[in-house]
Amino acid sequence: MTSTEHSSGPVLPEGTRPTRQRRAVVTALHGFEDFRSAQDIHDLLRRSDQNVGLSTVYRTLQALADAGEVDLLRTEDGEALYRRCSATHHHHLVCRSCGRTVEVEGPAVERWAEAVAGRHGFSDVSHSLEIFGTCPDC
Amino acid sequence: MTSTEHSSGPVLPEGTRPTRQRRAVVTALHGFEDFRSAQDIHDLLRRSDQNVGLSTVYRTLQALADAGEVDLLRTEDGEALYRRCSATHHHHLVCRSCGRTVEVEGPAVERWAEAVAGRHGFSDVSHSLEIFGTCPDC
DNA sequence: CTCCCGATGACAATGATTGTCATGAGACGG
DNA sequence: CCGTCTCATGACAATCATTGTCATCGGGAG
Repeated sequence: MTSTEHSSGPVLPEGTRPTRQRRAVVTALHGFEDFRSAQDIHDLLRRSDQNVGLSTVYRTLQALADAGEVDLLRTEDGEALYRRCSATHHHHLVCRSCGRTVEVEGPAVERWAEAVAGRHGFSDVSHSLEIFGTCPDC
Repeated sequence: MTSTEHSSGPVLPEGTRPTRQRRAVVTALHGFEDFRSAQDIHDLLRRSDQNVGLSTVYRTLQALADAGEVDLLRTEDGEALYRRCSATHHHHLVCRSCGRTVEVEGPAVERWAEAVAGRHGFSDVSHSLEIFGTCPDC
């Protein structure tokens, strides 16, 4: 999809109640550009007097990730990090030292992954792709 | 494939002592094709009467991964999996339920990643790409 | 307004991974 | 072969992100 509007940010998934807590998490996601852990976001909320239980933060972030409303990536030591993202499917170019992140798209890669998986009879295909490097400022 | 010999398998990193335990881990890595967790490998050794402490298994696998002697990947829920790997750069198509793994190559993807990174001024580029799906047998 | 059912949160539980530290065993000079 | 020095080991505890539990809460349909 080549739509031009993709900066509305994360939205609560359908069929869920727009509670104070979920709104708070969604709002918090607008406060930063880089990837943060669930615990970071929990602290963030706590500091801005938004009291949201840690479990709820985890549940909300998972729901958002499942709905494709936020990006989820794993650090090298397996910790889950979240970040608001544009609506289209994309990957990330991440700076190893400063964490700066650039969203990149690669329709050809998507097709390639699908094709490779299909060729081997795999179904229900997903993929993860991150590019790491050192950004010009570092 | 530019190299015909790539089955020598993992080798103990330089500067480490070739102890019975480390040799056992390295040998165990030859016993399977798919990705296994450190705990799986620990069980494997235990069943073949090779008693190696769990900490040692973890330490050895980490050392091997650091030295590039084994592939390390993270499942979608963050668990670390290890596997001996061929010498050439490649990616993996992994079955979500049985763990069956197919090594795949994608020269085009490599070039794409390099190009994208370069376009944004990033240097010292690496990338991670895994494809997940359900294999025909599952 | 009331009731129902999903949502919440304090807390416990899980589970992979890492730290600790006393003991064990390679390597090497003598 | 022997002592010794140092790194490696392993049983165990500790950590820490994440998930489960369950009594309670509150959104919103009727």
